[in-house]
Amino acid sequence: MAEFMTGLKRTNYCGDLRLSDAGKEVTVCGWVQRCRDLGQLIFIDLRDRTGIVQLAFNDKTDKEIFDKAFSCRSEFVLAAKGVVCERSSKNSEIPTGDIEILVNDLRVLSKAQTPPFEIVDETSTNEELRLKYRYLDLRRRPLQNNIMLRSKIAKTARDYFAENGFIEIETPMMIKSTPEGARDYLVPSRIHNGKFYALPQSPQIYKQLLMVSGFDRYIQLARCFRDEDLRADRQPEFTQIDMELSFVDVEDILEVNEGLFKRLFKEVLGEDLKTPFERMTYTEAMENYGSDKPDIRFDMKIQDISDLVKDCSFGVFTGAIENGGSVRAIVAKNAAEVYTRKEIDKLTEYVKGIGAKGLAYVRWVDEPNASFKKFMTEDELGAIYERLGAEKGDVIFIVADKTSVVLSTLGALRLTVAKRLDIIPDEFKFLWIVDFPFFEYDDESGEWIAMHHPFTMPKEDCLQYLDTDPSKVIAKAFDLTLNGVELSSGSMRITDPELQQKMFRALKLTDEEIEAKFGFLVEAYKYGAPPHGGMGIGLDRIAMLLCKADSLRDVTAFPKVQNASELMSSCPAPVDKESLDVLGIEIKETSK
RNA sequence: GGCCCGGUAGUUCAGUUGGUUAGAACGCUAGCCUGUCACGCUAGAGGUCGACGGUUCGAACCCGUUCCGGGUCGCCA
Repeated sequence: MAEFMTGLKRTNYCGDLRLSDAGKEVTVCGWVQRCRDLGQLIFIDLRDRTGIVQLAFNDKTDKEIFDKAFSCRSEFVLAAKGVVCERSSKNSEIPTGDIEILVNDLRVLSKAQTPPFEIVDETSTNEELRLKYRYLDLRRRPLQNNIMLRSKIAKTARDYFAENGFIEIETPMMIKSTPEGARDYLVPSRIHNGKFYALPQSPQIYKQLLMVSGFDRYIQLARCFRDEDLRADRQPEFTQIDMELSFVDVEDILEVNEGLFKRLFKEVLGEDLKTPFERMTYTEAMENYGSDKPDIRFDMKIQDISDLVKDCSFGVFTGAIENGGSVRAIVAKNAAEVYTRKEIDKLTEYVKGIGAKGLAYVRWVDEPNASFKKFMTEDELGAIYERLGAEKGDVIFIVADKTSVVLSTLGALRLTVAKRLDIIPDEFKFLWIVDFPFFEYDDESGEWIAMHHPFTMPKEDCLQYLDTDPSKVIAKAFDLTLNGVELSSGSMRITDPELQQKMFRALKLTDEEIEAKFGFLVEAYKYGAPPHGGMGIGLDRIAMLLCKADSLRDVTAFPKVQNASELMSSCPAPVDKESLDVLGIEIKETSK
């Protein structure tokens, strides 16, 4: 039978006790980390979320309490009252190592089965098992620290925005499905048979309406949902620090958010963050880094060598150029030893897997050895090395193809190579990506489609191109990236109903579609709307980066795995026929 | 949906060319031990080799299918 806390009340957390507490009578509560039974002497390490304190039981301990201590096992839950004493032999490894508690009252509040894995800081237990017993994994200090750090980020963000005049407003979780972009999670309605709510992918439309209502500055820590495939940095449900401001332009939004990150770094990490952040246009980012979220902690920029090879006899290069593509390269400094022929072959396989047709290279050990040297003159080769600034010890990687493929391939290769060479410094590099194009060309349909949601404001001086040359239209849209991770996305919104109509037409939406999807929003903007814009910042991703974690799972209390299920509760799960009948839903078996 | 990686005691792993009773460490159980702190010493228990099928005299090992987990591409306005 478990015992009760009757007559005891916790006075201190385990990890807080120090030598200055010596002589005090305290009561601590927690889980048994480890027992050390030396015969006539027993030590128990008691753990709570603040740390560990040693309980001591010796010949002066009451026999009954000593026997109780003897029966304790790992993960039992105890309450212990006793006197804080200076240790005869101290442990410099832990903050409470100078003291121990000589116990005079002990309650076993709960016994515990042997856990399926040991609750220790450093574990090699595979994640699948830990996720199945997530409540045990969450006892481990690294995860507890991550979750507490995340809480501090959320609290700091709330404080910061409140102090800057923002109003926290909750928007609905059950909303109308607008099947644009990501897939919605649908919620069937019992009252309206055959109709569905959707869970929000973001509070986008509602926060814009709040601006129309005059709330002026809005903030919400908003739960968002997307029914898409997962990644290490992508969960189907996530939290956004969502904000919107009125009577502002792009600069004001960037500034207020730089202030947020400055504050976060100060309060959460105790670091001074330099603002303003660097900025780069979308075009620069793509040209130099092959990515709209470049990691600028290291250089290795992509360089165009099309003009140097356009007349060579290597068909792969000239063919790409003739088809309107290009030939571009990155130089991996001092990589010739790491990238042996065999390693380069592996990279070739890798780039084929992401869309490139192949990988040309120059491996410069003693002499530059180009995979394509028989197609080129010495002069042509020399010009390439000079342009790229390549030297002995370097490896050059070259891709020739459609320019979009060249850039995305070299962008991915740049990251892979840098990680392999271990040349990425351990620091935080924020970067604003600005001047996104409004449209992107879709190869499949052969049409220009919106790169952002259809309420994004184009730059004033590009409005003339809306009907004539979509490729020239720049959006008032911006992303914030940190170390190659997209942290947030934002834009100014269209408030002019006429312009909005024009945008919808440019996107080839019919009047019926507009009315069905966004009718209420279009209507709202007819009643007087302030200029406004805002952004949503991925709270989970910030937490991941500040914790230096590799996956969102490490900063989410109860995460989903790659197939979007949750291993602990086995969700999603089937429901019984009655529940479906009430909703008028019948399950159609899909073939696998 | 494509590609790559993984699955052997509770846990982390080893397991030779397919060959007798599948091993180690940690954990667990019991005993001894008065200053440990990853305590130490002694003994013990513990296995559907992810699942199914095939090849073989014989399969943890070879082949096929499948399930589960991870990474990634597609996807994520």
